[in-house]
Amino acid sequence: MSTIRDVAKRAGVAISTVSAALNRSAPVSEDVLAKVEQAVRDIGYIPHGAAQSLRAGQSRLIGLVVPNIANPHFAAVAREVENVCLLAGYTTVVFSTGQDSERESQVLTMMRMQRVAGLIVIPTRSDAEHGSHLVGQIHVPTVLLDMYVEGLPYDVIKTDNVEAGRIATDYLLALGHRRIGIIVGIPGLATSDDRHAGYLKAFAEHGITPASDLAVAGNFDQFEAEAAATELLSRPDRPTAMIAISNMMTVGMLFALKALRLGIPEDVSVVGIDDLEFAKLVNPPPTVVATPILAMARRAIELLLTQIATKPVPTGHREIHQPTLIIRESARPLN
Amino acid sequence: MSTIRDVAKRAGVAISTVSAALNRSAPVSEDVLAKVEQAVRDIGYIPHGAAQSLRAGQSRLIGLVVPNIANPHFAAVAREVENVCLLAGYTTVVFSTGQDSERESQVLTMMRMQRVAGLIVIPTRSDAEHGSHLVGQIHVPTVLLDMYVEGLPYDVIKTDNVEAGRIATDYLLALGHRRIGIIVGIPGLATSDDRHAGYLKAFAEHGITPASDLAVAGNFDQFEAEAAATELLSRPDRPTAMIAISNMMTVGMLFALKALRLGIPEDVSVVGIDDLEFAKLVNPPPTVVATPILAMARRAIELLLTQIATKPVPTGHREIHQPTLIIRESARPLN
DNA sequence: CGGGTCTCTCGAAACGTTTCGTTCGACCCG
DNA sequence: CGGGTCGAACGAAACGTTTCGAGAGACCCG
Repeated sequence: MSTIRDVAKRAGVAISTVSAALNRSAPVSEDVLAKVEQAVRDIGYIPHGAAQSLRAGQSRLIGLVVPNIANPHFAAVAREVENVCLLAGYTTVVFSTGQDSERESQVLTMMRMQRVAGLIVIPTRSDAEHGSHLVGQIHVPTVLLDMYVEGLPYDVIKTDNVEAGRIATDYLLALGHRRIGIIVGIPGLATSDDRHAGYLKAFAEHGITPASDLAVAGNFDQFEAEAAATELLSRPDRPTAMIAISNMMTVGMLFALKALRLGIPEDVSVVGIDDLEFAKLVNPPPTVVATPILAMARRAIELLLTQIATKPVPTGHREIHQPTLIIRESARPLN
Repeated sequence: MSTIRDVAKRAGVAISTVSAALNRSAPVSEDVLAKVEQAVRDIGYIPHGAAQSLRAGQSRLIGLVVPNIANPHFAAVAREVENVCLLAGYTTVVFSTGQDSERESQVLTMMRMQRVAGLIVIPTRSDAEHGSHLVGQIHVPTVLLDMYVEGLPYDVIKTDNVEAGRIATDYLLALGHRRIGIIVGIPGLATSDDRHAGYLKAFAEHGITPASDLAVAGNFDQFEAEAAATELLSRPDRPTAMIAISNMMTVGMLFALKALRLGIPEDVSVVGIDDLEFAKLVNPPPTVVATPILAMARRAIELLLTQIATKPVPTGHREIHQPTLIIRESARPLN
């Protein structure tokens, strides 16, 4: 592999001149520029990223930390981030935490080792303790996506999760449902708690208090959600409607209903939170509360890049996007 | 950020001793080791990846180049690769080519700049010209996934694509179908051509030659496939059965049928190639020829890591995995 | 014609590692 | 007691950049 020294030799100029020419970081005469560019082409020179990073003190790497890259929701984020990064000359490095805060630590260590220029993180937990733990680990420009962690100085891009839960629940309440089961994610996690809070808020607005045993935990996992839904739907006083607060848990819930041979929406009305990619192929197409994930991802990476460019104090900028109800065919009025 | 020099100072030893202790690359006495480890913990030292890369001549980065990370098929690959990489102390960098060979070049340049230790690539094209172009760009251990490119020295892990096409087609032929439409991907691309060849082979085995206008191109894209399928299904002599040779094109085809209000399988029988993630939720659940993508991804990364470890001559090792027919409910006997 | 300014080019230092040859001391054995 | 061996620690060089101060001409103006 050729180095800048080879380019310099071939162009007949000094190394520093080549650097100046390539980076336009100092004035260089026309013909020297031409000679350098020719030499670069001749020997196929490609700068050594690691050397640049070493010298610069930071790399042109952007780290993306998501719960699970195989989840279409997060894969979409990755695609968006990657796209913008490429345009800006950054390279994306991706890691999944598997919702495991120990693995999250491990992953962040890798990111630190790479001296990433910035980080987009969807955290695994949202309590203050975990927050301070994160702050101890992250010293680069960072944007938190989807999830608010208490007392962190980073920018946050998120959905109004309370509203998402409220909208879903209100829709079912308006249809006359009262026994509405909800599959929450991981108690203590803001995304889960907020959406659950929205559920309770909608009930409160209708002057009702739902039975607390209508909420079961699905751990943001398809199969755990399926098990939880199965249990809930097997009770003698089965709910007339169900909400699942994440895409994978919605899938699990749908499988549970299918296995129990319960008709949607004849036997049970159903609303999911987060849209499903191929929702319209599902039978029946599920009504969901969708979050503008692509727009959020784009904002996150934009914000991150400007933050990197301007080296500001952490702003703690918070941006909250509104969810929207997409009515399809999985819910109907009670009787 | 602290350096190895700080660790050395705090532990009261030489820099080289710290390095030896941390990497176990030379004998170090018990108490020095303890002192070093304590110092590392005290100041929270994390090695500078770029410096290591510079010194070592290669990074601990593995590059993954896929058509589109947002496609669940490739996202699954990414998850698998990332997982194994983390265990082995490598970091994954991901890029999508968008099936665009110019963007592929751009992406490979980024990878080269990062001096990745190895590369897993799903190429955008498979002709020899493109092959030599690739070879000019790639000088690191590489495993080609899913796609064979003519005359390349890299290891290849792929599916028996001819067989995949043949199985799908044979299944429909056995059900009595004769007018079988096929949505191919990008003509000239091996994955597409091979699967199409399997289609023709199945017909040949039955002693039939299908009309050539039964094959339409969907460019591996959901929406183009939908358009192509719509056109094909709107003809007066509409096919009685359809095959789509990739997951996204299968989705597009299903949407086309839905929009045309054609019943599956009453009006048209359907088989896809590549399994759909939530296939069982789709109505009706589609019969598909599945490829063992996870196993292939795991083999690819394993192969790559051993190749990196042993610095061998390129073996040109080729590994072909067999597809399997998963019969669900989207096809039925003709009449 | 001399001094000052401006433009372009150059050389050297520094970024944080690992490696390799050297040194130092302890220990063993003749 | 002295020479040899061995283990452990050390120092310096090198990896490929960028940056910064300095030098060298060219040019202008008084």
